[in-house]
Amino acid sequence: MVPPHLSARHLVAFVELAEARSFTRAAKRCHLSQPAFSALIRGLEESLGARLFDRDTRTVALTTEGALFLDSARRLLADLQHAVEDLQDHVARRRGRVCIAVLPALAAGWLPDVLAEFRQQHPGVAVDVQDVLSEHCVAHVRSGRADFAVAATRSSASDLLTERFCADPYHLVCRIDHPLARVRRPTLSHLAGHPFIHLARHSSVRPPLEQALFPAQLQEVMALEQLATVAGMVRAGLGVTVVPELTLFAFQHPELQRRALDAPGLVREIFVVRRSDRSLSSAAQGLLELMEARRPRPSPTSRRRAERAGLP
Amino acid sequence: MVPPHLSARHLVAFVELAEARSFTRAAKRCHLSQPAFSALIRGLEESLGARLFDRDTRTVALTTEGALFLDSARRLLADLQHAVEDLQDHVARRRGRVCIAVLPALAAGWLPDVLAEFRQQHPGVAVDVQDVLSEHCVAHVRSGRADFAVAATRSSASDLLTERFCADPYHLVCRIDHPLARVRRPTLSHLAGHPFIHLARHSSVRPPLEQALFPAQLQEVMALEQLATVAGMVRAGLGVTVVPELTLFAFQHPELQRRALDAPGLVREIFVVRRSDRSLSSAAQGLLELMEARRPRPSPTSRRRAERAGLP
DNA sequence: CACACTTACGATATTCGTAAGGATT
DNA sequence: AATCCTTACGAATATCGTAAGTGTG
Repeated sequence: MVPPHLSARHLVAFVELAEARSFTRAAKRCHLSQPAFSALIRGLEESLGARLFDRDTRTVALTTEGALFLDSARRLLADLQHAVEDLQDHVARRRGRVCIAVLPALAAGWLPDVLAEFRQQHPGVAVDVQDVLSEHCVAHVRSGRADFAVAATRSSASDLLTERFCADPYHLVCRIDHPLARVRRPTLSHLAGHPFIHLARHSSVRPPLEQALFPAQLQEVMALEQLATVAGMVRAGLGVTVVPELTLFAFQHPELQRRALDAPGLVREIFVVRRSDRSLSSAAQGLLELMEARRPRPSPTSRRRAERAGLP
Repeated sequence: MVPPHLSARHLVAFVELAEARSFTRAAKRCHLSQPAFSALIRGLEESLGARLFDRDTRTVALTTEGALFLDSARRLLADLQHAVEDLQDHVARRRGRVCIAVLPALAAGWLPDVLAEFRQQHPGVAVDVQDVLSEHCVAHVRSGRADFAVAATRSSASDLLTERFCADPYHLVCRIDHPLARVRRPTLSHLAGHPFIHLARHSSVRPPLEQALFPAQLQEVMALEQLATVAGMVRAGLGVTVVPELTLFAFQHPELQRRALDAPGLVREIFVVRRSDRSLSSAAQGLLELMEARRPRPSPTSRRRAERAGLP
């Protein structure tokens, strides 16, 4: 149906010849010898089944049908160029869209600087962020609404690829005038008997805590959805709490004391989750690489304690 | 700028592979061996500078950028196909437009049957007819408003090509009860002394008459623009007239007598006029060929007299 | 005879199909 | 083991540039 042999070169040569009205000049503009150019045009005419030019030995002029095709050829070339440039813009990350799903704590505390850097590098790439709880992050990836997720859920499903991203060690938070505020190196056993403020059960903060705190007799005062609310309750003296380091941005308050917990087993792990059946777009790949380069590092104290625990 | 090597085949192969999601199946649909097809896709990816497919040994899937380009490729192929078909439709005379300029007499008497036949052969080709006087016919061709003209003017200008089309011998027309109606073989000298009705001076009927009638003492009654008016005047007995054979359709009336004039030098010649710097469109070429095949032939009487005059 | 397009022809590149290789289910 | 894509390689095909041919002003 469509002449398979027809190439962009044919169209370019045709337009050049129509404009130059001379095989010699058009051949030069196409960086071809004149006979090669002549053969090119002949090949085009044959594959189209139409004479496009009247060539006298002295003049070259479009036929009526050639003039008709000239418009088409110009339009086709412009469309082709547009399509190719659009594709290359996406590959080069000059344009595009990345959709990611990120835990609210990371989205608020760590992500903004990373995204600022990414947007500076690739101002044409739009970024959609779904700042939702871990399970929802994974659901977004699975349904295709997100290119990848940074979440605390490790999915064992075969349609998803899970890769460890970073560790998020826990910290104690209490009022600065609370008795625990003066403990230099608090452990889980220090928490016994103190009123404790939890995050909601479906938060990814809970599972590691649940496992580690089982032995300690906690006096649970309440469970809340939002970190800011927990911070407010602790500041009001209603209790203490234990939260992962990456949420500490919500507890930056002069009346609050934050200390790394000396509890080697108590770590929330953060994963990157993506679909196993499709590769990342160039822009998504770029964002993921930047995220990995800017991967959050645990505080020096937490790191030292983790190392010490790992040695023996 | 645009990858010159990119051909329609690449786009077809790309779309086929995107749909088949299998190199083997897509290769078959393109009538290629699977390795050749593989190389084709690789070449496309290289010339675009973008990976279009993720190929596992087990699955083939579009990359994000490939999915983007799929829309473009489909659109480009459809546009290309449309452009090529449009061109071929014009070449095959399934579509198009022919603009011709034809002397009013021929346009009314001879042309209709020719055009009816042409329209039956090529119902998709529109025909514009300018039925105007000879000089206007030529002007239309020169300005490009007509593809060619059938007129009585021979142009010597180098931008026009003039080719003899047919001869148009003159006939005497008078009332059936007029004395000349009984003359079997009227000549110019028979006209002397009879009131004569002329066509207007700018009509192409006049110049040959002017030359031939100089010796005869004509009693000119009036000069008119339209053949039908001349016919009316003759029928009313105001005079006789002499007109070319191709205008006789206007004198078909039971009260009018028509006789071929025995005046060998008195002939209006009809020409086909076209531009020398551009070729005819396929449709125009077709119409011209049909016209030449249906070229008007002088009546047997006129022909016999012309032959007899040509022998000695 | 000078200019411009076409044809001829040998050299170089591309593209093809067959056959072998490698990876995954 | 079967399937599917890639690599290897010799053969067929296309394309290129130089040089000669042809027709026109």
